[in-house]
Amino acid sequence: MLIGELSNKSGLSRDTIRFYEKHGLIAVGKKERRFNNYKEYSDETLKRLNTIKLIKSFGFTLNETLELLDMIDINTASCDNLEDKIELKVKLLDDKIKELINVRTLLLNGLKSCKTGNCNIKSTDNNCQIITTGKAN
Amino acid sequence: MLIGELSNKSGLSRDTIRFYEKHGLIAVGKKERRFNNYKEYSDETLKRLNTIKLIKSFGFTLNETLELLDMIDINTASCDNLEDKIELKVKLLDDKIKELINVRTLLLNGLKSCKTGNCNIKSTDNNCQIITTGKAN
DNA sequence: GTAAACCGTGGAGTATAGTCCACTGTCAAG
DNA sequence: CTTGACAGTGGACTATACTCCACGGTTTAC
Repeated sequence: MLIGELSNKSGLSRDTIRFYEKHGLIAVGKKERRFNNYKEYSDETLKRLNTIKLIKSFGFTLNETLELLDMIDINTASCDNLEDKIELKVKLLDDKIKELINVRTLLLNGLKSCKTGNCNIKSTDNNCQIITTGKAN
Repeated sequence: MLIGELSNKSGLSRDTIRFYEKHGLIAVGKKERRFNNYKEYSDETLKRLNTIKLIKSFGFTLNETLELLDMIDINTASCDNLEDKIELKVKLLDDKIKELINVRTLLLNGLKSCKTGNCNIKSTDNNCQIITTGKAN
């Protein structure tokens, strides 16, 4: 199939597909060209694009996705070999989640101080003291 | 003080300070130059850098930080005016946190399927079927 | 008097993941 | 035979937040 069809079937834009090609996530050999130089994509490529979408949905970056694809290609993407990568990813997610929850708490505490009058009470201007001084009064 | 001292006191690199200057987060008037064209930074600027660090630590982007600084400058960064911005930020954080937890669950479920043998049982190769087909067998 | 350490400016590069554009070639319909 | 919808390539641009570099001038120490 040509890139337009592949784009429709995969749900990825032509530009994205070409971007993935440029970065080695998918490949089109020189033999898979029509006489007019149009690229002929196989069902395998469509499958590969779906795999890429799946891996990306797990929060892996394109580089990590490329690594995983390489493992699949050389038939070493076994559960055992994936385990470490997955666990590392989960750890990173845990850290990120903790950090976001922390920031969320800080924001809400600041807002609460504002509302309960701990902010601005002794201020000569209108600005929230928490923002301008870093401290609730 | 010169930029080196400001850098030491603020904990921000010279490049970062200059970057902030370039983007209007801090300003040095033409009068605050020494005869040799070196910039003379005030304690106000140091305070401002600390404010920037504080706002950034709340998860605001530099653009948002710039907005908040502008509000402080025109004396309208009151608690009431900040409330909407803070609540919006908290909502965005909530969404992000939910998404990350969801991805985390997906990853761990995938791994679990692998380990309990739902993956690869009927496979003719070594690759994890969850990754290659998007489904646990 | 010269070398190190500092200051200034402008611009390029980093990572991420595309998106868009210009320019050109090809194919099918009317 | 020309118009529109495709196809190809290379390169620029987006956002974010710096970081680094080149090149030049200044100040300080020995």
